[in-house]
Amino acid sequence: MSMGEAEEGQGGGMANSSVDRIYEQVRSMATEFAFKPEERINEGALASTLGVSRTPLREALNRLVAEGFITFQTGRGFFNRSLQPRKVLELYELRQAIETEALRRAIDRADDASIAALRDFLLETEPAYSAGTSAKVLVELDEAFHMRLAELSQNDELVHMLRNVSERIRYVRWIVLNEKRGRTHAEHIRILDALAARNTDAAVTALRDHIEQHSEEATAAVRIAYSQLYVMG
Amino acid sequence: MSMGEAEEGQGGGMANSSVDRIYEQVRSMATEFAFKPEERINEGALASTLGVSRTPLREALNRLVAEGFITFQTGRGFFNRSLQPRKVLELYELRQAIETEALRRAIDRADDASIAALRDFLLETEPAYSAGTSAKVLVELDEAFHMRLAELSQNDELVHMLRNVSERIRYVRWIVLNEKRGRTHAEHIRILDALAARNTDAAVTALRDHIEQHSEEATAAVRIAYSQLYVMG
DNA sequence: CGTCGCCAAATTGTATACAGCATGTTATAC
DNA sequence: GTATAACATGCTGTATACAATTTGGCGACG
Repeated sequence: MSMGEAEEGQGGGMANSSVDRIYEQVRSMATEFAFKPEERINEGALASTLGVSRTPLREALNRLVAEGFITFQTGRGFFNRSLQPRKVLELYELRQAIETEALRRAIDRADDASIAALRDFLLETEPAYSAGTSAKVLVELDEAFHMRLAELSQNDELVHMLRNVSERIRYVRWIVLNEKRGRTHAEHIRILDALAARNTDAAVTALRDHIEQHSEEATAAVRIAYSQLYVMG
Repeated sequence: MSMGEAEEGQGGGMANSSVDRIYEQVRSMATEFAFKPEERINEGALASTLGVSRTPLREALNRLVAEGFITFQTGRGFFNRSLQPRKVLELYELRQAIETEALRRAIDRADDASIAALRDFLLETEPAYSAGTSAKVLVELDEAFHMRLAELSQNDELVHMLRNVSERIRYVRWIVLNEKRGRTHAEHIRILDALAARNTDAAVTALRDHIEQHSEEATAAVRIAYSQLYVMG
């Protein structure tokens, strides 16, 4: 059946079981809405596409249900999550909760060197924000900044949760961020300055406003998302 | 409006399939540390104990991994999560993030009647806090208050996440809350008063302090937890 | 003593089989 | 032409089988 592929090597977070591989692949598909919103996922078809049986596929799908990427109805199967303005706004609020808390902790715990390193990252990547960079790369940079900021909290639970939320709103962010290029970077700088000055109120307010502004565009973005998915897709 | 009644989704208490039943059972076991911290979970043994085959059991276990109740290592199987002071503190911080955000939203969105209803709930259950109630019931009441408070945010993601975090720290809360009987109730009242007055700063500060105080006891509680699990258990 | 290697038993990883619902279709009655 | 009932089909839910891997023990050897 499966011929042994000799690639393993414990170290760096590689996972070589079927379930892990499948899990990553399907999560990507769900993130990019390769399945349309609320579309039913046919286990048999997907399994053979991915070259595995239904057993490991269903295990991966169950993980994704628990993480909010897809939904499940007994007897009917798995469906891609919906894409509704209300749900997106809820996720933006959750993101606000996590990021502002992480920032508070970062102000207490991050050392100056780590903060400086993040500033360097921001300065190095600034050109990409103004030039004609693709939306995909833009979101990657934006996410990287927010993840690294959250990591300064030294709280793995907050980081893990933020990663989850970020992926679930990534599709919308591709649209929102496209408009806001210049501003985004300036706001990131402002947040980091307040953090470096250990000014809790200024930092939290700046971050809160930053996310809030983007979330206000989310509703409009959802509409664009639908047209991309159904017209152009 | 009878909504959400005929659905089978994860929200309600109804669970039709094997996986759902098993999932609930194993989640309870993991919550109460029926498996010791970091203990390996033997699929075959657990499956026959629960009267099902390994297939639906593994699906349930995969959900629990994604929710943080247990962990997984390829080739070695599933393990109960660890119980370390550091991890518990991280969860308390996550809880703070979620609850304070929910409270902010509640101040904007909850109507007076809903707030009054929650106050009634608090007043009705006050006797239980002073009398010689069991720790288990005490935590139930405490969790119920915090969940209902979060629901006033009208944000299902926040509510869902809080439910997850609450279950993961429930075991420690059984210990922490046992000491703090009287104070807990008084602090709940204070939070609710500030909410009713739509005073964001006072409400958020009161809630933040409330959780912070409990989290400070978490470290000591973990030590007690271990002695309960290994000596008395 | 310690540790290295090898074999046996236990355990996990995945495929497959099949029973039981769910869904869609056709036939029939009004 | 609409509605309903019976049927056919496809899909999901779970058990089981077996391959692949890990684990634990035991004896040989340094």
